[in-house]
Amino acid sequence: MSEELSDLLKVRREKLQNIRDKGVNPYPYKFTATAHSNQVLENFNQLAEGQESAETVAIAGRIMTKRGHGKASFATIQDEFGRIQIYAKLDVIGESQYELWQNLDMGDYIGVTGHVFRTKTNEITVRVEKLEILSKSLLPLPEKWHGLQDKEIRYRERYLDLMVNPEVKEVFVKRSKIVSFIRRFLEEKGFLEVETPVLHVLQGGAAARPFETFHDALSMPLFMRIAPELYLKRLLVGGFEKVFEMGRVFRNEGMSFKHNPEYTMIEIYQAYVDYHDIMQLTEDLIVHAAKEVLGTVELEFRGEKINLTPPWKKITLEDALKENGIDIIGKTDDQIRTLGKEKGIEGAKELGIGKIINELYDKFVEPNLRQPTFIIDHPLETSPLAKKHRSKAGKVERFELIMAGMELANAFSELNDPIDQMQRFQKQADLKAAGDEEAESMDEDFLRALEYGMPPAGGLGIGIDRLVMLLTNSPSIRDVIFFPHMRPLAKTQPKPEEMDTLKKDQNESK
RNA sequence: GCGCCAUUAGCUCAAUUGGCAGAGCAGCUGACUCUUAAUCAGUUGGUUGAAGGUUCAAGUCCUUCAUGGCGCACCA
Repeated sequence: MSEELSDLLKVRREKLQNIRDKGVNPYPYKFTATAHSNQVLENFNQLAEGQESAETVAIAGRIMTKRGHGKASFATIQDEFGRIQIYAKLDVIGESQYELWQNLDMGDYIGVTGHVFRTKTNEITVRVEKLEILSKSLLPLPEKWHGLQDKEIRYRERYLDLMVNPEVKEVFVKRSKIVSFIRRFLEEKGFLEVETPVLHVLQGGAAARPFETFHDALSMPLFMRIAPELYLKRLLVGGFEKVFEMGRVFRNEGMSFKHNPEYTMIEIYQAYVDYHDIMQLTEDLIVHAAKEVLGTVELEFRGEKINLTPPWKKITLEDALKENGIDIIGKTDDQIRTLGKEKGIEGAKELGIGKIINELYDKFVEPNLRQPTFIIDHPLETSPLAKKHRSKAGKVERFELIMAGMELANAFSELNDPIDQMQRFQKQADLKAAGDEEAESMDEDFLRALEYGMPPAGGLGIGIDRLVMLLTNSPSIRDVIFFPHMRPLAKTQPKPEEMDTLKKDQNESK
């Protein structure tokens, strides 16, 4: 394979040498452009055919197509904002520069300076009067018409995907705008963006299996965070009233179109409000984000129409179950256990009653929720950080936001009764002892913080990647993450020597 | 983790019942000073994902493995 490839590679390397032989540096240090492709197209749109701009422009970009005509040539160059045609003519640039031109390939970066004109076929074009190579490309680009289709290469070599598939860039530009909008929206409401540890000593803030790592100097295991929740609540204890953190969390679980091992979550905490207020905030934030970035609240996702027009449906988890043919209202624990078994919930005998209800919900309700819906008032047992419901026994004040069958957000009236919290942790500890890998750790320092007193508060977590999926009609989470996790290819794995060196370091520190 | 499908030239794809592994783009050579999937003429390029097996003969059938996609399971 490398034998054959070397044919294509050899030619490019020969051209590189040709350029050097002419005394030209194929990798120079800078180029000062006066405009981007889109600006040139706009600014000179009024030029008539054959007419030429009074001033010259300087633009830089990557050569994407090249059409030679002997002593003249057309090419298209691409910059961050689009493509523009350029025209190089022997008469104009002279023999030496035209020789350089002939050593250029698709993929090379160049800078060109010249007047702008409109061709006979009506295209705004930059006449090359001065040509500079800015970077020689040594690898061939994918096919110019079909582009790059292979999903594996698109994910592994995202840089290539971005080069040749313009719609990919659009998705990530939108992602950036959504993230930026969320920050602005919250800051305007007086929220403060904060940062808390990513390396955790304890597992907490959510039900998930963590990644484990090791601190050599302290000689202790650490966990990559599964949620920032417990640190953000400590900030409420410290006196901040409105905080948020947007950042990466890590969960050691399966991968799918809606799961990546590391993903971006925003958590928002506000003192003196309850989960009803947070529901309103969630709705406002997402509706405004859609309007800002898409200009509409009517989405299409995976071929399905999703309408974000408020107000969104609110329904208790029990009522939602009932709507889907599973009536647990007024039933005893034993009756629910039997129902779970009938409905094919595995281990319905041993599982806690809350867990069974959750599984029934996951299986029979969530997939059917297509339009934005707040599912509220979950069982206490599976919500160890949420405050008990003010009027419903055995429930907490919690909501999950579901769209297109996907959980997008999770929130509660935050539990601030330290004694209740301690008892909930104790129950989690029992579950952990019984083998539940997702159960939370007893966090003594967090309990001490609560004992000093945390104001009543509402808290919210939103999965940013999933929100971006919905707002950009991206069918997979991998389409909204630049470099989604992939199994490494053999040649990209760490070398054995490297691993040996790392292990040696670890042993010496012990 | 389980099931189904895919893997052929740098890229996009063909190859009939198991019977000589092909095309377009890209590349190279030549022609061409307003083309735009430029055009025209010629031309290079293959361990068919890897390893075994069946067969006179394997891209094609069988086994194992690798990577990916899509479902399911688990989760957010």
